[in-house]
Amino acid sequence: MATQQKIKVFIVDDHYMVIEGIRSLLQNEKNIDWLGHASNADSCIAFLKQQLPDVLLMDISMPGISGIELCKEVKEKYATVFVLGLSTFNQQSFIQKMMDSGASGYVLKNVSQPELMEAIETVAKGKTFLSDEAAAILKTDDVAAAPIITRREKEVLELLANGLTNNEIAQKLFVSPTTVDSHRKSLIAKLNAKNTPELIKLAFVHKLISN
Amino acid sequence: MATQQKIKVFIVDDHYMVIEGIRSLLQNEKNIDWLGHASNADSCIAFLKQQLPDVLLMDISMPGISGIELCKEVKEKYATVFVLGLSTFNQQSFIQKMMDSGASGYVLKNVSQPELMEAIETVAKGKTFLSDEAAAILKTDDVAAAPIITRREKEVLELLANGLTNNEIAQKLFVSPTTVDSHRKSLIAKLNAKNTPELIKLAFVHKLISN
DNA sequence: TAAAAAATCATTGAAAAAGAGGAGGAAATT
DNA sequence: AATTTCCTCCTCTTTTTCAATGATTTTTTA
Repeated sequence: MATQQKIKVFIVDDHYMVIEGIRSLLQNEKNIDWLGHASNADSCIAFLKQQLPDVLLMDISMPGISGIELCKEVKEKYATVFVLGLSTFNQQSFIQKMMDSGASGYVLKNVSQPELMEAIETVAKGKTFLSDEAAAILKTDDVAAAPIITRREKEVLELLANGLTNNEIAQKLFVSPTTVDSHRKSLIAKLNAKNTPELIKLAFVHKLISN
Repeated sequence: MATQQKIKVFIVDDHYMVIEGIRSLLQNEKNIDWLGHASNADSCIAFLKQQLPDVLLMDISMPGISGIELCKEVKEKYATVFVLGLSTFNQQSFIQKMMDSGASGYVLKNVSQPELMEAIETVAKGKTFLSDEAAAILKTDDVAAAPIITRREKEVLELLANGLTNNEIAQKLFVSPTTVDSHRKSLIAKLNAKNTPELIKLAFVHKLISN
């Protein structure tokens, strides 16, 4: 019966050629009911108010609302819609966030036709599908989980990244320079860095600071 | 006559769905002669030995040889082939490098069908085509242009980011610590940083280091 | 090939950070 | 209520960086 029932598929992606590409990959699949596409989060949400797909293919990097936020919103409102993340990036943090936001799967945009079909069918059953690359990345990189830093530490971290010295940060935060120093030291310890420059690098790697 | 002669198009991209998407966008164009595709630089080079397209659509971020290097190579060997860069990224550094490598144009992967056709036709005539976004980025961002650092400076920068001190870097590179120090100083000067931690931050901002 | 840029090395003194250790009070969590 | 975590502050020594110049040799580029 599951094989008789067509899988309703909708896609959100701001890249026309990706939409076209997927449509092309799926057009001859009798098992697929192509509902259409949206090119941004808003029109996706608008569409969902009218009709619910079984599987929602979603680009994680879109202008405006990111795929991660959209995924979260969709899963809150429509728990029956299974989200399959779609991305060029095979970065552990992205994949992790997407899965944490309730996605049922994640495939890279270089998937082959059979793999895409497998992903859609798996996800439609409520199971989880991760492309080989994505799964490998999730495994290898979860050792280097982002450390938890405190509010104060984050403040200090950002000021350090902006080139302020302990003393300057102390003045700015109205605390003793030694206090700032101990915050920096605990940051160095938490991120397992050798010194401040490496701390800044690791902070970027762990996305603790961005710009 | 130019309108009579079909434009021979070939594409290199490691994303199947992008290839499919572009094929789909171009399949009804009578003006286009679709030669086929390659999914990596090597097979692209192999193809060019047999047949030369007028326009070569090229993803800039491919595994192995990057689009930038491939573009350079193609233009050296086959100057008559016009390269149209294709990317998800609208970063000034990428666009700049692609154009510097001899590309005739650059479009983002969210191009519409008409814009893509315009790009291909423009490039086929030997002219330059930049998508609106790409052109805008090239203009706006050249103020905050990424500083040019030397090979040696990059080496030092990366080791600094990994928490090595001047002395440790000196040992690793078999030079004097003062040499390393002067490289670091010139990096600090070039990136306009106050100290090493800020240098690392700015290096990330300018994409001089990534991980 | 001439000029410019990069890579190399050096001195010196002041400033800053790393490393190690301890410690008390406030706030949040269990 | 008890415990853990956070924020705060301290001392002391060693190591590293910063700043300001100057200079030689190699490499690249015009």
